[in-house]
Amino acid sequence: MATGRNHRPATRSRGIPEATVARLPLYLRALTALSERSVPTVSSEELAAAAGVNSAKLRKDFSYLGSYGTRGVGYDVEYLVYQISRELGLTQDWPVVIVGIGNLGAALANYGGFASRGFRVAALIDADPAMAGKPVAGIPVQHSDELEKIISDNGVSIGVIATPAGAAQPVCDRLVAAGVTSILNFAPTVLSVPEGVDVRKVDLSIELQILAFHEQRKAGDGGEVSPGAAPAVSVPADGGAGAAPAGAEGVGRKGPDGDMPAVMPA
Amino acid sequence: MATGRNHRPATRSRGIPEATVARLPLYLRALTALSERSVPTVSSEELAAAAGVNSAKLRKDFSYLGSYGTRGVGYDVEYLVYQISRELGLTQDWPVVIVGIGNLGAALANYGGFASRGFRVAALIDADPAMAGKPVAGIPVQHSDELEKIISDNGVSIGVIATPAGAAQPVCDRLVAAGVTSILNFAPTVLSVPEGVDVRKVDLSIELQILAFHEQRKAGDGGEVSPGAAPAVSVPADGGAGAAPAGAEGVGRKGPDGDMPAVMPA
DNA sequence: ATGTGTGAATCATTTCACAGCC
DNA sequence: GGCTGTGAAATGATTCACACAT
Repeated sequence: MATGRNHRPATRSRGIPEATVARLPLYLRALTALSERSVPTVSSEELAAAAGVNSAKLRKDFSYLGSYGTRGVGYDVEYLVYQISRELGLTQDWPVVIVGIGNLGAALANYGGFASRGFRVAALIDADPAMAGKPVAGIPVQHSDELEKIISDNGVSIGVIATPAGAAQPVCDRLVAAGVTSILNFAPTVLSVPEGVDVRKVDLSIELQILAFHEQRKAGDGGEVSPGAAPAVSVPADGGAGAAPAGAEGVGRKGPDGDMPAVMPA
Repeated sequence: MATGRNHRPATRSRGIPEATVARLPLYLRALTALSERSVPTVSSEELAAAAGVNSAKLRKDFSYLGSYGTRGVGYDVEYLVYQISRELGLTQDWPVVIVGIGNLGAALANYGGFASRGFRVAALIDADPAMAGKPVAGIPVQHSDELEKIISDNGVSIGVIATPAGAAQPVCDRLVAAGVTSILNFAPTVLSVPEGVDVRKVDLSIELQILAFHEQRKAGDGGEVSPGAAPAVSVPADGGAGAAPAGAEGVGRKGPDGDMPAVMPA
């Protein structure tokens, strides 16, 4: 209270909550869609609906960025797009390398969402010599021997690992040694990295297992919940992904001798 | 803790925190690895390290399941594997359908992690007639006209959407109408579903954007650092939990706060 | 009027620290 | 002695509700 005069809202965005950061891309996507339809302004209510969150949360999130918006009116779409992009660091270009060009790596390389934002696929790298030179998504695959040189020549700081689980840690080590400080890991392994390196993990099977848990609950576990069929559990609308740093998962286990699960043959 | 006394560990555990549920697959994976190496018991400390979390959290998590474990000794690996599997609903078989067999859908179909745990790919569905009959991961792709029949014939309750964004909502609607109550969505769209249907989202570009946010922060001080040079990134913000888990990272200095364009709302 | 911005309240999760059992 | 199990404290995130700017 007693805000006194406020010339500068809180330009000093010290420590934006992790949960908020995780939602910014969601807002950005919704805003981009509005922008394409030339919508000039939105209210927190409308934008929240488009992003799948509730308006109070959205307003609180924006307040951490410094509160751009006009009381009684709403938010200027273009301006917000810019502010959020800047906050996320998308006004600059981020060259990324994708290591492990199997189906998943190829899917990532082809994924339009990368290029459309500040990301640029600087190189595709695979350990299989047979892949070398073969173009995927218009980019020739390079052999992993070149990894260090590629990272260094392109000033890459973000790496995506889409290799089989067994190759993930060695690849990670090389990426980090070459200068990469942020890694998006699709392999079902817990990567260990030195201080200062950020790792985010996307694990397909972990998500399915979480769904199975809820699914099981719906089917009624002969206890308290009615064994019927639709005991309204959990609200769907929300983005879900949330801030959960979720971890690795995978479980694979094929042979008794440590054959690893394969995300992709690489 | 609402638990109070505990006579019946298992069935009694209603309301496991969502954050805990999200970590169970992680523990399960670590335990499975131990099981393969025939390790009979583990301490919370060891298991936590393998899963990339801290031991207090792990013990608290297990306490929600009913606390299997022996003081002064640790946890019986096999027993825990079973209990967690059961809690997650993995002791039963979950037929899943994957809709949208592009690179991503193919990667998912080939993903070993599915089959190895209670999940079974019951069918691959694609809207492209040219794909029909073509085998992917040994399973023939079926045309989407068959969607409803497939869901119903196989008793599928979990669906995976790997279609382009534009097709996601219509596919979702059909899945739900046909009886699917849990959806794993890879398309970059907010799906709207009726009450009682669970949706989890995996979004590749959102993860990258979150990384970019943190990456930007690291480059705080004197401008861009050339990766080729000296990465010497710094100050450990907090020793914290051993093996760096994904997620929060030390903040460090406030980054740039540019105010480039002069676009202003109102 | 209208809808943002934000303290304060509520709810969830993590961490601490130690009692209790092996 | 060692290690689990768990109240209690601390921290973090969400929701409420309303003052206030436009």
